[in-house]
Amino acid sequence: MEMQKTYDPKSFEDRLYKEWTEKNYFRAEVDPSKIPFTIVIPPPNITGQLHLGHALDNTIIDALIRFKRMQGYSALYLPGCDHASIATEVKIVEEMKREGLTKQDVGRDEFLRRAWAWKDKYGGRIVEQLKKMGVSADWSRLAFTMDERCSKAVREVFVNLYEKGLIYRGDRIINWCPSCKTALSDAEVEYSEDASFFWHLKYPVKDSDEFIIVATTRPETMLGDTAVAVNPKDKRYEHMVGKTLVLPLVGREIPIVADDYVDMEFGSGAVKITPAHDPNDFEVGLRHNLEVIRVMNDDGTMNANAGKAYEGMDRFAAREKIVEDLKACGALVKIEPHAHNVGHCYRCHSTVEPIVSKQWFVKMAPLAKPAIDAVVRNKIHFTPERFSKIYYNWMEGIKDWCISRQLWWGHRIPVWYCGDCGETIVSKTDVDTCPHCGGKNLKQDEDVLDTWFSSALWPFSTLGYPEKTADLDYFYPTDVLSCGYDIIFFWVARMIFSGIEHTGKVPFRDVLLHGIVRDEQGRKMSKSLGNGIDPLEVIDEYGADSLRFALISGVAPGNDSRYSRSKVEAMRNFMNKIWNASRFVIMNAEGEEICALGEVKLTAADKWIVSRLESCIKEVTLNMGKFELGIAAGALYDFMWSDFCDWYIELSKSALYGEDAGKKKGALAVLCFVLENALKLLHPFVPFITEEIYQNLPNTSGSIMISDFPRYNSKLAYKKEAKAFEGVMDIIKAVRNIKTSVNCPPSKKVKLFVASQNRRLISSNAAAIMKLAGVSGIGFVESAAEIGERTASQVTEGCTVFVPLGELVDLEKEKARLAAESERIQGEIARAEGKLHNRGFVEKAPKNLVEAERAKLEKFIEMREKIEKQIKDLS
RNA sequence: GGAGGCAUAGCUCAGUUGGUUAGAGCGCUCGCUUCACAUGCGAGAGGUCGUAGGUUCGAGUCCUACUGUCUCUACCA
Repeated sequence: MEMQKTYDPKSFEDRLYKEWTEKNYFRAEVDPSKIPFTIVIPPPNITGQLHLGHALDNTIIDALIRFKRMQGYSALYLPGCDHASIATEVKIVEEMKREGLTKQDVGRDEFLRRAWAWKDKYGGRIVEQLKKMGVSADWSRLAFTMDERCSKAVREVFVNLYEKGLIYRGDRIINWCPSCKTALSDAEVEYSEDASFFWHLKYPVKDSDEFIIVATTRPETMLGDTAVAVNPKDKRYEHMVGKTLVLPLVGREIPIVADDYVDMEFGSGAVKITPAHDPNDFEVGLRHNLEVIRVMNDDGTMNANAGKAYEGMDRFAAREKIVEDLKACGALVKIEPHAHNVGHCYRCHSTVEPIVSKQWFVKMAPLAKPAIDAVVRNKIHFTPERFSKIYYNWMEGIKDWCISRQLWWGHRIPVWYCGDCGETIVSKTDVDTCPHCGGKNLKQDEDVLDTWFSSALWPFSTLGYPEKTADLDYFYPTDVLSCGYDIIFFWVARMIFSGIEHTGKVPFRDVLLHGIVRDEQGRKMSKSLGNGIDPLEVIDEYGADSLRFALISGVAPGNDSRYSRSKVEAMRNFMNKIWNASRFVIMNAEGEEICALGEVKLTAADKWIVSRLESCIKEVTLNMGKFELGIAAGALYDFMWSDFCDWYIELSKSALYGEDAGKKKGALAVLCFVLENALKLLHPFVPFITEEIYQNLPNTSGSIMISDFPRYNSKLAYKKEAKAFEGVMDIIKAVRNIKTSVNCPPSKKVKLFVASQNRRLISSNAAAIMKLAGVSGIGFVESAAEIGERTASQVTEGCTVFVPLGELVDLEKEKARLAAESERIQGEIARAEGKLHNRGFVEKAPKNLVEAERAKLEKFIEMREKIEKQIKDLS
């Protein structure tokens, strides 16, 4: 077939994806004759479309999956989406707002109908985007956190945890978002520093002239104060403990209590205690049996407990009014500027209010312990290793997990309350009769579960848990979990303890973390900055392979990277390079018989490129195994561009266009062999272009994606031969170098003379030298004197090359060039001598290194002598 | 407050258990209509590897301190 001159991904990417799908290549079968290899997708939220972070996720995972599939594993990439409870609900509320509707207007059923419609629309879009990326996911197993299977797992887990006493319901301080009107987990709160104030307040002691000064950053909460605490060791307040204070504005009498929580050094050493609105105060309240008075409604306005003067006011308006009123009654001592970290909702960014509320919690301590152990005992390994420390840090200090959300979109909590007898029924299946009193007056808990509750089960819920399915048995535990380090706590940690608790096995063996893809200036991509990049637009312009290779190359695990257009462009150029190299091979192979490598006689150049290929196979395989995809990709880039294109293809031309039929046959065999293998090595990274070319190669059949990944073959390593051939390459480089230095155009043919011990190697590669260096003929000499013409010369490791250029050679410039070279060599000699004169080095360093150093020294000394001779000959 | 990352060429970054002459892309300079590719070819310039110590025969790589920078985490009223 005729290949286009330039790489045009649009002409084949969609077609090939369709072909792969139709042939069912992505489907992973439960096949006892194969070893399973499983990765579950970090399920994208159905809130919108994919961004570059997803593109990176999926490139890494798809590369690993394709690599393993080619290596003969039953490789499963399990795709799916996350319902993203709060994030999606926020979106739908926004959408309804544009129609002038609220949740309450439409009711729960209609709201959920809209949510499912949203899911169908955006979930479908995400799948299409993943396909554009070339992801080889098993779409027959496409999952959704709220589908029947995952929902069943959620109920199973909830009930089991409840029965084990690991889920409880209680009044605790939680993070409340007054805008989303729901509780949030600790992980869902983002802190940022806001400029604020410390308000110092004076609370008078009852029936006395004494008073206590307390400071607060949230003055409106003083309406709910039920005590003031001091440190029991604090001499200043010793006499006041047990006395009563009169709360300004409110008039409530509150006790002074002693509690270790109070830091004597900080502020006045006295703390106002508001158990309903502060987590620490809540604990103090429990210890001292204090009343819990909530002064705020769920929407952030003040409630009746706040008193008539403030009831109904927004929390921030109330704050201003209260400060004014305190000032008026003389209770405000001073206002001090204070930079304060304020919590914000991670979805809507409203200021979060710590509020006491009745919520469902998961008891974390018993779950955290085995989850820590699993990593300590290396049942799960983090790459990079350092993230295990971050994981420990979080797991060890973990608090109970608030899992109930006052939302509608999500897994409704499987708990029913009997209106007749008050019984609480926790059940895996829907309940309509009270098992205690037989009454029918049952009401299901209104709340839904934290979205991460279901994602925590993802590696096994998607495989069929709690049923004992063949999939679960075969593909679980999964092998690698790859995602950004920003969701270690939200997701990775929770999957680990959930997997261990519910399946008795770790959910995966390796955690591969990648960094954040930032913009060109190193900023995080965000909607507010408008600096987000749509992967689809990049694919449209440059092709999926270019994007994939750009995302993966030059990036180390766990490190942030920057997206830049110029990088994608560079990789598109690389794709074009691959394309054209292949075009060259295919064009030359047209109508020719392609022999297997074993059927032809290999030249030195042939052995060299085969040798380079073998080391590339070794390096790629090794680094894929270590998750060093960036290094593997780099090795391929260099091999393909520098070794194969710049050198071997050029070398092959003299054989291809020459008269010797045997040599031509040999070159064709090698070209096809090397290209085929290189394409296979590249395929996990750039699936489309490699498939398109592979199917057009004369020596292949079928699809590259189900072909065998190349294996290192020591018989083809040709180490000695390759090394020897590099001597020929050095000669070519030397001639080019000389030509450039005397401003001789590359195309102008020159005569070449060589002084060398290895004339056979040079004469057998004469054609290559003449072609690549632009040489008209090669002669052998012992010294420059024999040439009888002015020459420019260069010394290589094995020989000296002379190029007679007559008047073109500027004697002074040539001398200077040789002197500079001599100086460089002299530096090397000094370095090597220094090492070898060091007794410690000679005695302690590995023998091979010492030997290598000796050989180097010898070589450099020889080179120096030759250069000096050249300099002498010139003068 | 606690923890971690990063600091290597003008820019963006690699550098895998310490061991060739520290690499790449982009940019820059010079030269090329060489029969796959100008999305290209050839030849170059450019780095005291943040600072100061230490370990070692040997440090970009390991240790300590410092400086700068980014991030996570906690949330002291």
